Amino acid sequence: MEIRSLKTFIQVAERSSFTKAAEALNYTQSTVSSQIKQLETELNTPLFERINHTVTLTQAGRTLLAQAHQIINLVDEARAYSGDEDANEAPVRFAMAPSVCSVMMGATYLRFHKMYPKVLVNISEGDTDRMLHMLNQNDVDLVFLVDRRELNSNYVVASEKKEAVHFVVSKESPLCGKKNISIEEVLAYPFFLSEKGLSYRRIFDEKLAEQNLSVTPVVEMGNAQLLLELVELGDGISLLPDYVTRKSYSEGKIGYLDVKDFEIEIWRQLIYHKNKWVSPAMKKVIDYCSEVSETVL
Amino acid sequence: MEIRSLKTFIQVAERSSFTKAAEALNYTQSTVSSQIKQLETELNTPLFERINHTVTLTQAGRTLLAQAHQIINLVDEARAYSGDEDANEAPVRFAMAPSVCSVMMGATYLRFHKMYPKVLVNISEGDTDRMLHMLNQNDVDLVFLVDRRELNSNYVVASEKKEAVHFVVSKESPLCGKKNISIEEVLAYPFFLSEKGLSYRRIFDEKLAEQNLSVTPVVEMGNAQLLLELVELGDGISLLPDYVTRKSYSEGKIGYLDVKDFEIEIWRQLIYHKNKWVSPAMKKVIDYCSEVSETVL
DNA sequence: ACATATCATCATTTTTTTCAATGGATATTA
DNA sequence: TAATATCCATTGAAAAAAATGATGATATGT
Repeated sequence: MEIRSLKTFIQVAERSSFTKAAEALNYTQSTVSSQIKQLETELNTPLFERINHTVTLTQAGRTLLAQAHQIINLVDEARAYSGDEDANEAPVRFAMAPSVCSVMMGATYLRFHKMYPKVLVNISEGDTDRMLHMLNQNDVDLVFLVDRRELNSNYVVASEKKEAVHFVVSKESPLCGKKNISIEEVLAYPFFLSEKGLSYRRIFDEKLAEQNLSVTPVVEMGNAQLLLELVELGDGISLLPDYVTRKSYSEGKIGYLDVKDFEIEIWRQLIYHKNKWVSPAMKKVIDYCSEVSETVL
Repeated sequence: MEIRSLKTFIQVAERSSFTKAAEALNYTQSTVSSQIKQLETELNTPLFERINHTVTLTQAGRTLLAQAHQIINLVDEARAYSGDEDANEAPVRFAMAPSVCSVMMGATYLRFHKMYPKVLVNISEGDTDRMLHMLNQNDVDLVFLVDRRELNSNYVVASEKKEAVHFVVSKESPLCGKKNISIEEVLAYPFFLSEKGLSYRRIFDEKLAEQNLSVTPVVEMGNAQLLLELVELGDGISLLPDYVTRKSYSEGKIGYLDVKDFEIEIWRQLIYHKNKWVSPAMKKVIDYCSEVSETVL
């Protein structure tokens, strides 16, 4: 039993005529004839009585007519519904690097929620490897990562931005305002850093390793905002990307260190898997994040 | 959108795998692939995300899955239902000659109703021509007619029985018991006959016409039972088939006339149109009437 | 009786579906 | 890390199904 035959059946039933049904459907009469016969064979019962020149539904036909209408209605609904954006509102599963998360998950997110109250966002955090793995497993739709720029070609980069990473200290720190300090000198001070393996912490470690150096922080944690607060109040050094420190810096709460021959830059990248279908909701998230990434962050 | 594709779609969705779905459906994997693609093209949206080796429903796919289930359920129901006798209980539209009707529509019908309480019967009466026309127009399913035997080949004769037609008089009639009376002599008496054109009345008229005779009844009516009662109580003659008079005759309430060279025979025939689909209900009616026609009537 | 309209049937053409084989990409295992 | 498995997409050929066009049988209406 196929939809095509059912549609034909309905036409014949409604017009009490094979010929008229054929005209209505742009078929040949013989096509209608054989489609009905096919149905009758499958159901093993006549659907019409052809007596002289009148075509009348049998009782089985009458039963099928009602059912056919229901079926066709559902099919039409399915066809119409699938294109409907509102119907396709699935939450966007969004993973972010912890530092981005701590910055985004305040006023920025609330503004987005006000703009698109119906778009739901699931947020998880993680390091770069874990987030990429989640993309590969389709456990997550979208990732906002902070790392080196290089990515294999499995991912679409929706937007990216280069960020400087600064050594930050409190205003009271003896290092505050100094220029051209050597990295060795800086390493003598206590460090407050993000966890090993996390984005710029890893980049930092690798860069140190190139010079056969290493660092042992006194505090390790993922939350960039808390690290910043620690720096503000304490006497340690942290290494944080510009978008985290910018505000505090301009408010004069912290100072930057200018370390000689030691520049770190990272990329904030909003990416998704190349085979991903971008749902309307996901599109909204991407657009918003890209804009925020350019202007606010 | 066809049922076939929807079934495939459901399999893929439930197994999260094109290959597994193909195995389950005894298709090739490429067949599954193209059927899904066909659906996606028609709905203009991806239904699955193929990311690495995982197949996941998109939101549109999730929506369609629910709808596809509904559709398939309805289709299965339609398939199962059509063979169901109970579901196909349409009333049997039954036309009878008035004389048969007046005999059948008593205990005989009640007995039938007791046997098959679910079979509904619509009864109408009419003369032979009108009843045949009703069969041709499919206004009626089954006809019990009383007439000459000849019928064109458009009809199936489910059962038939030859019946004698007797001249009947009351026990008190001077004619009662007489033998070998001439038709002319009989015609001098008052007649109670069925309406002009009705079965044996017409045959009677035609037979008279052959001998250039005619009759003008004092009472004309279709109801054979009432005619019989009139004869019993009055002094007229009627012409009634054996199945109407038998009982009264054997109870000694009426007498037959033996008219010289004047034999009338008719056929009771249960017929339907050759293109008719015989529903289960109709079959029951036919079987019952045939049996009754052989034994009781 | 003839023209017209009906549905069924059949041979033929056209379209669709299915298959088998292959390729590209990824994951698994040794 | 290399060999192997498995996955889905693609392609071209084969098979199946659907649609057509012509014809036939039958009934209707003029």
